[in-house]
Amino acid sequence: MDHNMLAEMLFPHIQDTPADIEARYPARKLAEGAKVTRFAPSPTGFVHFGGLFPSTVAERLPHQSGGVFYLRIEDTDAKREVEGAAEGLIKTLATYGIRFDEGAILDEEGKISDKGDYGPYKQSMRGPIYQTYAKQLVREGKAYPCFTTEEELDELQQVNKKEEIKNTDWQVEAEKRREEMLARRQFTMEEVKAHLDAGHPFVIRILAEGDAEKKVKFTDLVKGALEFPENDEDFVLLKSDGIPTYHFAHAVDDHLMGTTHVIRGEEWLPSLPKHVQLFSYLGFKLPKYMHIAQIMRLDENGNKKKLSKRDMGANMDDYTRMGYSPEAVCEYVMTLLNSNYEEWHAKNIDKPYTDFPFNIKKMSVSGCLFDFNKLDDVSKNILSRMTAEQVYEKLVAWATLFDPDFAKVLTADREKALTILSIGRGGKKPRKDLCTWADAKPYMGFFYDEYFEIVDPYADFDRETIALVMKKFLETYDPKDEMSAWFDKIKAIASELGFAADMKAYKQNPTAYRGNVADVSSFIRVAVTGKQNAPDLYTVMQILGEETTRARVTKAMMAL
RNA sequence: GGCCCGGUGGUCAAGCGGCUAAGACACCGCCCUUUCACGGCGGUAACACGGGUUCGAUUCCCGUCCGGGUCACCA
Repeated sequence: MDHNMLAEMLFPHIQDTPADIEARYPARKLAEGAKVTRFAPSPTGFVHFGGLFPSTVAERLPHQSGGVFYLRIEDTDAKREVEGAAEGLIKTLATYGIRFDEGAILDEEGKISDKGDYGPYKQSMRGPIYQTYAKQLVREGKAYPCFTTEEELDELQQVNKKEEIKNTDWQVEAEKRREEMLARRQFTMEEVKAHLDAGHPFVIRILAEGDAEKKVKFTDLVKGALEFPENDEDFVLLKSDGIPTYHFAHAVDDHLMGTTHVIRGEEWLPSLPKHVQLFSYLGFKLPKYMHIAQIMRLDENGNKKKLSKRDMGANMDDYTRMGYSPEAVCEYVMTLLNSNYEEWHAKNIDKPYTDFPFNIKKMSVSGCLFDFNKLDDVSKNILSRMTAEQVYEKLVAWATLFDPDFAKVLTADREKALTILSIGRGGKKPRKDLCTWADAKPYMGFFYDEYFEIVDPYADFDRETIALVMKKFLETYDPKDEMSAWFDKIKAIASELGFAADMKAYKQNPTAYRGNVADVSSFIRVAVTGKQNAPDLYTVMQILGEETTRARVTKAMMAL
């Protein structure tokens, strides 16, 4: 077999040699220790939580080491490509602080264009490059054409049809298929020529010389020492449309683009032997690998499952819609990524998470469950530490998109909104009322007549007493009172009507009273805020002003 | 089924041969308190199982079990 001639027959249009290409992709000039990573999505949908996870790592590492973080679009499967998906991915990533130095990024007009010297960064644009290397492998007898059609393959592969897995004798089937495929390595020039002349499509397969009985040793930066059987599968390098499979594109691109660390989900672990073999065939230096544990969710049987699209909480845009601020999501991701993040954060409370020295060694080896409780806690803390202005701006931005009416109310009187949002804010122990922006309206809506309504019932007392409390309140209420004077008046009303003004006294002998001052307060609170629970009533009244306060109490009293 | 990865409380997790097995979230209780929120204090709750190795295993080795992933001209 003349491999040179075979290569020419298969790739007559490729005249470059690998050396020509190498010359166009010189090694990057970076400082010692600088890491080069990439995020390489296929444009088939939105970013989901499982994708944000590794991409956060991929962003941190180079940006912490003076390296380069680039975006490569793996659009090698035209069938699955979704219009506009790539643009969407980039935008979503950007809101979560994932920004690229290089690659297929958005220009001013919001269109994808290349930035950097190692492009093109869309794999569909790199056909000739892959073909050059494929041709070289054919020339060296390390790859060969395969004319077996997809239909024929389907028949051989019945084993892999998911539903039949349990009923099929895998061992036998797999062996049969393997022999069948191995037989197709044998061909003559004449046969190839006949196929080519007839215009039959072909794929290029690697000629795998691995021995599954032997093991390849390997060290993953997060998983540690690993051992796999050598690859003995003639996997496809180039599809019949001349576009590479993931495996081949990974080897060629990460080599040419100078990736130092390949960061990807652990579902790639099983194909590692293929990649090791490929890099070796191609004479490329193997990059360092980091296989990141997957985020899991609980299925209906209580078992963990890989979090995938469609799952609740998968689509990052859902978090935006739910009103989670990106900072909260990022911080939550950090707590999952590095177990010592929280400890660091406690000591560096005002520093952004980007100041945290991310450490590969601290990464978890096993997959974790997505925990909304934890996210909520992180989120509350972040929101509670923001200034009223920050909260206002972000809240308005969110409401403008998802609750325009509320946005109008908020912007109609900025000062009022700021005053409300300032309640219990600042200082060492701020209130934590807000977890998402969507919590704002239920929390503060009652301050606005547009949203005010009595939603909680009055305590279980006779209506006359409640009305009497309100009447007396109206008689004594003076907005100029200091807080203590104001509350003394409430206490006085309580005593007058047989309620305990002093909680300690009440607790010692509850039967001696009709109730206590807390009950009395709650009558007024419900009248003024519509709710049993609200921030400090005195403060609320100060914000509402005398007129509104009196109007609400009067109305409530009349309604009883 | 083969191959691979993993297995400390409900969740995230410290631990890296000797500890009463941290901490955070959640949950429960108490305190503070006119409600809520905040805060303080306390509590329930874990090394999957069985063999080794060792003076001593959560930690090292093997097996079992359980969970996950993967076995395409998808990535």
